[in-house]
Amino acid sequence: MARTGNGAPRVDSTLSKGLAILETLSKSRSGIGVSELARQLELTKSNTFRLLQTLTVLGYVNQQADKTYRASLKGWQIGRSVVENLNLRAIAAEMMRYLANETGETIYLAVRDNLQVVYIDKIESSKPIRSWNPIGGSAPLHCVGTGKAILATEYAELRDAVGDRLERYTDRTITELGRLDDEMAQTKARGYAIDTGEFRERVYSIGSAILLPDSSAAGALGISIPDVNLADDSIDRIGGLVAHAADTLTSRVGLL
Amino acid sequence: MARTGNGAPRVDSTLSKGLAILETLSKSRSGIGVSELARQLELTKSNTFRLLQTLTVLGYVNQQADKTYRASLKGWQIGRSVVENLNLRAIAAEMMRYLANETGETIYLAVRDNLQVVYIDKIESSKPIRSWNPIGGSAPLHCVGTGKAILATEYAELRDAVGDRLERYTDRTITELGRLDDEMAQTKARGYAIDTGEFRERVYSIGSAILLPDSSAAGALGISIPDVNLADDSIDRIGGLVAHAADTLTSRVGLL
DNA sequence: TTTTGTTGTGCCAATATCCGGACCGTTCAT
DNA sequence: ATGAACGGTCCGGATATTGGCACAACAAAA
Repeated sequence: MARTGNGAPRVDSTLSKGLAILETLSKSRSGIGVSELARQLELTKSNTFRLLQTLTVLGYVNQQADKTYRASLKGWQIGRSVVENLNLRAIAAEMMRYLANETGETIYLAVRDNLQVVYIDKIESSKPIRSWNPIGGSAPLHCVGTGKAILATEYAELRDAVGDRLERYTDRTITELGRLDDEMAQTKARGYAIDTGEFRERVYSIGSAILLPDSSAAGALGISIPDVNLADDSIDRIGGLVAHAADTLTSRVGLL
Repeated sequence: MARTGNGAPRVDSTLSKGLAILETLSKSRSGIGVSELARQLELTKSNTFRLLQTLTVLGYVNQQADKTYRASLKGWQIGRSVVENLNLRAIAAEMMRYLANETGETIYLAVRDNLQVVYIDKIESSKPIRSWNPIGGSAPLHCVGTGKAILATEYAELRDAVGDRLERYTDRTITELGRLDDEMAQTKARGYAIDTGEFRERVYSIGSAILLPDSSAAGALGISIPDVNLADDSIDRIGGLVAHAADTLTSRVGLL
């Protein structure tokens, strides 16, 4: 059938600018003043000022004593209710604990957001070398364990979208669609995905998807391991553990 | 209609509506369709549709297979960085100074990191005996004042995790889960936590949690006192001071 | 089948809305 | 003093945003 996409999607500039401001403010530790903000976002001062006014009235932004602006906790509350409505975290907590005890490595819980994974929970490694990847951080689907696991389960829908943009991060990153096809097939068969340092140099990761009843991916469990901690046969063993944990969660999600 | 004259703050309606949509979506567990959304917010269907389009392009909203819309995790990521950049140190500085003046003892500001507290700021005691515990240092949750205060407010989530590993540091350390349960209940009721030398021999500490609007702990204020400095009734008095200071900070964080 | 509701989505003229540049009052260095 | 940078204000005019309308797809009733 003919796609409906004839014209470029229309974007409200006001809304777009307003959100850009909010985003910028949220990333700044101290407040930012009107002029500074206008410069950073390449907007006029008046425009910026009016948008800030609006955001202030709506409670998303507060003005401090020194006249600079800061993001308020309202944005945070909104974000919080987003994840609350996917209570994956609560469901996965026990299994993550289990994996952490069993392996001592860093455990991640990730969900897909467009063509990325976003980490919504983690348990730090107990071993001296830790891989730093904060909650709220994100990574490309085609590189990391959790991402590849999710990608594999939804490859039919995502292949085309992801195929254009196989960005390289290390010399092991898969950047050819053909190779990705193979890899996804193997991943599906194996039940878990392996990343051999394809996003961060010398950091391996393994992931397995948590499925919803319609077999789409709700998210993925993952484990991240510095290559120095890896014995030869570790991957099989750990992969099995991760896959088992994810399967358990899948069935648990099923009875919601 | 609304007056737009004398110094009344000007509010961009587009931005306002867009954020309202985002807010509404974030609160819904399943997705919401265009018409439904338009009805709830008393907007035109076309207007709603266009705003949804922009939100989608900007990545704040995703459209699902059944055509309904859901808030994406982008909003959550923003909120996340708000709290991360929430400069507790700056906010707490004044109160810490106050406690230091009032008591002359060492004052700590701590946040939770997994099953530990990490000290992110302190004011040294003015008295000759000082307890050395550097900024950046850490202590187990179940032993020290700040840790126990935080643990008490998030006990439901943390009990199991901490229960396995009640490591002993002194002969007063709580190592039985049952006793910890009681202690946490008391702590909650009292409003502040007491450590009677459970981490370092002969070093008492008192802590009280600073809360975010959802009642999770952003961190804790604490005070550390060598037992030789302690009069009989000191704990009550100091506990009250610390709890009051922490409460003040809680409300101050609330209006961010 | 036809009818009668829903949906989500595209289009367009009209105008309310938002934009930008000039402008003001302060606060700093110089 | 002087000038530059700041936050904040104002206002006329361009245009981006709006709301009504149309339409396809679908579902349920007739």
